[in-house]
Amino acid sequence: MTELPKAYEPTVVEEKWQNRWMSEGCFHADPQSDKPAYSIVIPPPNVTGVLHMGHVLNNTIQDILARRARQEGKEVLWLPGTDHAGIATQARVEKELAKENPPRTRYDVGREDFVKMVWEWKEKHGGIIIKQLKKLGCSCDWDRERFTMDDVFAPEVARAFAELFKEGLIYRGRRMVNWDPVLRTALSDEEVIMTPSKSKLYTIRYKLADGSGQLLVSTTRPETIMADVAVAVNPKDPRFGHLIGKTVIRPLVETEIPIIADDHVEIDFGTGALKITPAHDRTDFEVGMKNNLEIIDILTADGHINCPACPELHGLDRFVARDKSVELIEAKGLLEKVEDYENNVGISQRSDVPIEPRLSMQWFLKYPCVQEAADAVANGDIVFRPAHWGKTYAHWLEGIQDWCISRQLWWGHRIPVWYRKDKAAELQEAAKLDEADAAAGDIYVGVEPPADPENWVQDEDALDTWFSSWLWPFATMDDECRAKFYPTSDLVTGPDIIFFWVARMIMAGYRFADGKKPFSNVFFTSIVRDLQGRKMSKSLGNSPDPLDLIARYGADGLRFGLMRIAPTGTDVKFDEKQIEEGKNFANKLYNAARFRMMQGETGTEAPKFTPVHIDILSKLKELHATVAEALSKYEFNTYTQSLYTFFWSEYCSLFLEAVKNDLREGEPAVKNATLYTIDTVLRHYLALLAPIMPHIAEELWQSLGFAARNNGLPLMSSPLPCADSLLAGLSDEDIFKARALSTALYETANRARNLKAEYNLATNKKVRFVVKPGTLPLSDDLMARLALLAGAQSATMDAAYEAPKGTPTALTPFGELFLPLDGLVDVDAERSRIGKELEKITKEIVKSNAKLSNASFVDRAPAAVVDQERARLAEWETKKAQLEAMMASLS
RNA sequence: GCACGGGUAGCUCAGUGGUAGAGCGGCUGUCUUACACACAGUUGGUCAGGAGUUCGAAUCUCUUCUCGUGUACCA
Repeated sequence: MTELPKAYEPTVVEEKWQNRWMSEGCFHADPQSDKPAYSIVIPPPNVTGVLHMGHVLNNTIQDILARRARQEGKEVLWLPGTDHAGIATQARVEKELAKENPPRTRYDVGREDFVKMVWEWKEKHGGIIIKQLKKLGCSCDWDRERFTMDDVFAPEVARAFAELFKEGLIYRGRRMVNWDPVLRTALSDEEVIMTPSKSKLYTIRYKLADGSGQLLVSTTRPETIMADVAVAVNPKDPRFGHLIGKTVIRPLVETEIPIIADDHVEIDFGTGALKITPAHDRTDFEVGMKNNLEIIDILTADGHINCPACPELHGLDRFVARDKSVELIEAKGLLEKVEDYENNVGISQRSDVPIEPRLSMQWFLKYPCVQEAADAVANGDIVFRPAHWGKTYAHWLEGIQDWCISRQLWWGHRIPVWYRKDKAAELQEAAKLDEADAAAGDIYVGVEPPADPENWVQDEDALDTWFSSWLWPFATMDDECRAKFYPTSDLVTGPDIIFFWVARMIMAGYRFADGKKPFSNVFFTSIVRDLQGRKMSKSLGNSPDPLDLIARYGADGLRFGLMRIAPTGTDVKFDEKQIEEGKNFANKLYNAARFRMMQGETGTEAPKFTPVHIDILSKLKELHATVAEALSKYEFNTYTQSLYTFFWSEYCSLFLEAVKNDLREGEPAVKNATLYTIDTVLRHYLALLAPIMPHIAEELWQSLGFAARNNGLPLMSSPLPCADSLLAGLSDEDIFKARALSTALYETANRARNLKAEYNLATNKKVRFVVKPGTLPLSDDLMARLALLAGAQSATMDAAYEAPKGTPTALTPFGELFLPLDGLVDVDAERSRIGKELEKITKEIVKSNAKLSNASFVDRAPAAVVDQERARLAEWETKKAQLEAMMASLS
């Protein structure tokens, strides 16, 4: 007998197999293979990132898909890598600089040296997450790991830029953008989060220049009054028609500004008059352009007031200046009122501060292939799961705006545009630059720097990180790889990046990869929340550390526990209890295998199968089908749940408990059948389990000797055992009969246990049962198993049994079941028990009768349903008669 | 405002027209020779409220409430 510890210890086992798989190249994808291809590209985590629960969910799903595809005989590429994450990574290194003594900024270091420092940081600390993904057991082809700024990827980014520029889709212009005053860079619309905020609405008196009165103007931003160039009213507003064309005095840095008419002003809102500040508001900018108004910019890049004409405010932070400006206005007696007000403020996703609408010179992209991208999802060429994300996607594409792709950062892909040195200053200020300027030879756009670099100056800006990520599915592959594995099969990602990444990848795919879609299916995962339903975040401290969870529960336990509760289509509330269950399940598996190992080899006699053997093998066959269907429909919780129920309930609690005696004292032929069945179930089951719990499946596969029987092939590299071979020699009728008998056995055993419990007999109390058989063909085999399952000394058939008065009994599928207690029954307690049961049954009978006497039910419901109801009623009535007889026998 | 997704047992979730389910938790027993990370039993639900369709509704329709997400915005 093998001596093994009683509890499963995942840590050592998991690391062992991760190393073995990698050293044996099990994850390697061969582009030369004849097998059909299956491919996934990982959503590249930030190179600064550490593993969080979202990654665990996401990558476990990908791993399940990849491992299952390998078992199905496909050549699998799961391509890993990391994203350079411009802002996050640059900020990370800037933080290090700030910690120095004396503290430094990137400007102190200079661009070239700073970028060098970031690379050094990346080499040293970056990519921790890759190691963490390995600990989770991810079967990525690690030899193909890519980085969005590596030598293979970076040129593709520049090439994409150059092509789109040439096509006229990329241009440079001075436009209103979302400006982050902390990071001092432009951001895309997607990086701005509109957040309801409590603020104040100030109503201010703008005096008419001719002294004939005043105009009340409401604003939330009094600190920008110095930049007002007009006040606008709606031309249809009867209150103000006569004022249009007059002028008012701007309350700060006093000067006359015109009252203009513009449809944009809502008559009903506030006072009906709107101050126009083109430099600091998007819609005001448009109004300004329409009316040819001046643009007065009074904010610096880092959000301070730049207005020497107003010395009280000049140099102040924008929020300090807000309060101060109100004081100034109040001092002038121009403040009408202040009200609490809730409005939406755009907050920078990156730095968490309110963004500033700011006029600046940036690069923009008109998205390519928008129509193809929209059609692909609409017509099912690319399938979204859950499908409702298609609506969100379509809606975004409909209202799509040009993408601001330039960032005032140093870490990232520098914009591959060079200006002719002698005209550089002039070109930098040009209102618009596009392919015409390149044709004229004034600017150069290309993957390689110009041949005579001394005559050129490169653009200072870097590209938005997503401008590289959108190329990920194909730019990560070389030609050979692409020929085999592109388009990829599945993409697994969170719905939070549907616009940032998914939509843009689809467009890039059609534009750059021979018009081919980048993937066929997109599976949007749930978002992992805490038990209060809050998103997990560092600042809330509600995000458990997956590595800690792995240390305590094992990677398999974590994977299984999380997948079991991850619903499709909604968010998942994370509960550590679930992970504990995953670990417990691993322990259950381990012990079930250990049990097998204690039994020794199968003998040579021809196995003799009994109903319970056939039953479990048939359920195993069903499990094959359930798993296949669940995975093909991406229903991972169904997959996980069916694995759990089969093993714990069907196999361990029912089957194993029913056959234990075969192993101890059964006749050799039955013992062989049992050992054969156990081995078959375990072998198939471990293969079905392997995609989600790869480590323990592999470990048990080895220790149970399945690998040895298969030329030492690890489970990882073995094809899925064929379900058709199960029960090959048996007819459907044989199987049906065996299952019916087994079901009856298990149900009878339950009743028997209930009886024992009702009479307060301990589970292990060795009682005897007598069965007065009904219609089922019972056998000694079944009776022996019943005794074992019910924890009884014996269970015997006796058609002529005369139960002593008051003998506990129950109606079972086997017939009448008696538990002779030799006069130990408390008659009163028994009577009350039976009374309660009778009450319950009578209610059911009344309900059932009512239903069956309803003519419309009998006429219109399907016959099968009506028959079912009749059978049910008959059963209740038999039981009732029996209970009444028992009751009578008690008195 | 508009759109989408939820609301089922104390908790986390299954369940898309035919007797309301699982796991955990609670409560009772049991260290029964694979597993106390276990076993056996048991307790928990007007399926958010209302109306409708139907012989029959957790399930389909409408509506209200409520939570969440996305999106558009007027200072």
